Amino acid sequence: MMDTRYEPHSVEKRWQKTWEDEGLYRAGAGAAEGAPSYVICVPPPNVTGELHIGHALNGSMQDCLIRWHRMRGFDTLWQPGYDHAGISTQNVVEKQLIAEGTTRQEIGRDAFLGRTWAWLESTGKTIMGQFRQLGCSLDYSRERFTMDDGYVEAVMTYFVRLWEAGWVYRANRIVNWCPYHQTALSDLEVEHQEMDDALTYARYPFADGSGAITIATVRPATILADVAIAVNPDDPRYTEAIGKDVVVPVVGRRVPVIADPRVEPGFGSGALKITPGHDPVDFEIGRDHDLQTLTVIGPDGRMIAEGFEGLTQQEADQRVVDWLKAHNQLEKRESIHHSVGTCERCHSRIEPLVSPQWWCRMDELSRPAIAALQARRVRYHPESQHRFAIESLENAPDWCVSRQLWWGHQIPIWTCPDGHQTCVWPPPEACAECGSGKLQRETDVLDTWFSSALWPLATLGWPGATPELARYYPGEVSVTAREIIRLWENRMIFSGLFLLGEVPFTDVIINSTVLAVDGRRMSKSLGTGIDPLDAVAKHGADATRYGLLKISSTQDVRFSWDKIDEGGKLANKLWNVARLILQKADGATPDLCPSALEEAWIAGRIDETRAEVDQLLPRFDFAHAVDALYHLTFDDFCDWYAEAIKPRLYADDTAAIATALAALERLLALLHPVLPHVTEEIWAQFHESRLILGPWPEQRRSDPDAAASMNRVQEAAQTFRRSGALVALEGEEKRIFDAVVKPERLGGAVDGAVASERERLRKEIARGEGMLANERFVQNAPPELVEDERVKLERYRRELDALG
RNA sequence: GGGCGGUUAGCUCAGCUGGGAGAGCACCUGCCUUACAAGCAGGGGGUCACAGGUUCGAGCCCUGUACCGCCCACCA
Repeated sequence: MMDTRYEPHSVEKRWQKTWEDEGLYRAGAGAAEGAPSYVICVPPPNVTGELHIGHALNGSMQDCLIRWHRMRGFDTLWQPGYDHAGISTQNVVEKQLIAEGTTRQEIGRDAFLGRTWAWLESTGKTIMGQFRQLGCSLDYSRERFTMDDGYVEAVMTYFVRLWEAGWVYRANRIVNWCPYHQTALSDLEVEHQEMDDALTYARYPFADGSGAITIATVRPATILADVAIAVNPDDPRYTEAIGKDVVVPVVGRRVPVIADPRVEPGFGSGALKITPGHDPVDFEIGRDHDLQTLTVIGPDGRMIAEGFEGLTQQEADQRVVDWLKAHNQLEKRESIHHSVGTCERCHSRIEPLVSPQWWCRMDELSRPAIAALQARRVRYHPESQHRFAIESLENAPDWCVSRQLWWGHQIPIWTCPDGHQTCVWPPPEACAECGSGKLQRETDVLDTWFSSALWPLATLGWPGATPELARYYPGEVSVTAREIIRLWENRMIFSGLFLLGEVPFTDVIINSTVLAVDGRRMSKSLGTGIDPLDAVAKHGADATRYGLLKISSTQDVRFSWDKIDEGGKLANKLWNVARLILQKADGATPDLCPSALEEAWIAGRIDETRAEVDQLLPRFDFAHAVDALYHLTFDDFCDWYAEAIKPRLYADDTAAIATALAALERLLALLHPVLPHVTEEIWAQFHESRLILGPWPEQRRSDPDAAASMNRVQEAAQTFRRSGALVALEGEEKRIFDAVVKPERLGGAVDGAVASERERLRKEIARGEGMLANERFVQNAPPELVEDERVKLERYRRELDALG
């Protein structure tokens, strides 16, 4: 017996298990031989991560698309898996080591990697279980990890191909260095944070004793590595200074004053100290002016300058400022608000340091990707992100692919004692040039995103020519967050084009950033985060999915408990209307042969909504699709259709029952991609088959007469409910009106109400008359619009007459 | 400094290629009607940020202003 109130939790758990146990999540489940494929790769979450609201939104969107296609007979594959997440994972394990009083350096690389694997086995990889609790129909049997053996093969092969193309090179450049992780980072992994700092104005005396020049810096400690002073060539204040030498404070080095247009005359004193070793702009200026590069800060962020060894930069700043003060070379200090680069993982202040790294040239890789985007062989949604993606590729700097980490894919470059470098995979026996067998492998690992870029093809077995690769590549859709367009989406596109000559998918949906209820960013430290599994625990997975899809949008959205609650109500409503129908359905067979007016009408409404959903989902407009389904269920199916057939159901009218079952079937099918559990549960009450496999309702012929008649009944109902006045109806229309409105219960006309209804109609009539009296409107507006106004005017006049 | 987006009911938002201002929640009124009180019916509530312009007609198109977000950027 079905309970009065729908209780989602046990139902949802049961169906999640059943679907998976019966193999219905598997790629190709339910699809006929030769069916077209439909593939989405889940953005691989970090192995160390927990499901957050962004995953839940993005998973709900993907599952909605996958289920919709599976029901329509597509050979669907929703590929699950994890990213090894170099820095994050290494971070977690390093913290454990520190807590145990040791370090990764102490235990060594092999032991460290062993620890990391062991930890992942016991604690990592939790998110796929959490996706299951949302009812996400990923093919969990195909779970992949970016460090699996087969995946390593793909990563190594990709690197070797790039090397063979001649695009990989080694260069000693200034990079973003994280002193905590002690590795280089790409620009994209640096987060800029606004902060207040002290701006120190220091006087550098001219070597010839003719006065001094003042510079401004926020990092006095780097004065020790100064190699020049630069001024803008057009700055009249400094025309005479150009070419002279100044003496660097503290260290006493003589350095030149040079002219460079990159100096802003308006900032500080208009003179810039040049420190190529510790500032990216200075590095470029130094390179262009042939200046030497001095280094005074070590990889741990502490000073290595003579006499300053081991000091923190703050301590060194203070020492330098004290020196300036003592020598009367400190002009002033003022406060400055500016932005500072920080590591996106640990938020340490980024140290620009010169270090040798491996780079990948981007021009040749980007070009086909830009062409594909311009030709719209891949489309980003919304459109504004499409333009952004193209611009990002056009402006992409060379990719710093090396990281000084241990957890990751070790770069496949081998060096022999004579310094010959070989880049091959699998590992070589001997040096290709000199035959030496003593090869040393590069110790750096690859940027995590290097392996993520291969996700759509490595998960299908590339570089092997597997049947899966042939069948499922290229895929269709990628759903992801805005901030990884450049880190991930663009890189999958150019990598797919480079390796297989085809884009990995045709549409990239950028999902909203979900903000907290109050509009702030969700964050653990602010305590504004909402755990999606909390929502599941409180309202059920169906309700949570509905709520997330309902708030989804092309712009940032606020989380809303109300919308999740709305989803819960929808599930409950569906449950109850099913109870109404099913209590009379014992043994009956669904049969959609509408004979009565309300039956023809609801069949038409269901079909219209199906058409609407079929139009909205390809546009990835989940919010409107969900809205249409809500109104179909509440307003049309429950409030009108179910009420209209109720007397016939209780009279055991077999035709009414058979048709009601058929209508319910279609309603359940339409709702399934959004509310998979409750719909499958109800479906199972009168089917042996599984709704997850469809069918999706087919198109029917519409019945415009039924729609017009029902419209008339609904207008009569509104008039009666507002005013108590009865509009004359007969036959089917009268029967439905009586069944739904129950006029005998509500009594007769109410004086005041009739008057106000008359007033409303008079206003409408006046408006219509006014418009039609405007000759320019009648002349210029589209004829059908003018005609509509005439028809409406007549109707309002008729209704006013009916009120007497 | 550049780029993108936003400003519509008390709240959160929707409003298509211009053609009667909408939904959900909240609020008020009446209903425990044998599917559902997590329900049903009805109602109140808006200078569509501001100022101009185009048009028979503007929430929507154009110009400008204000405020709020987000992303990018080498102002030391």
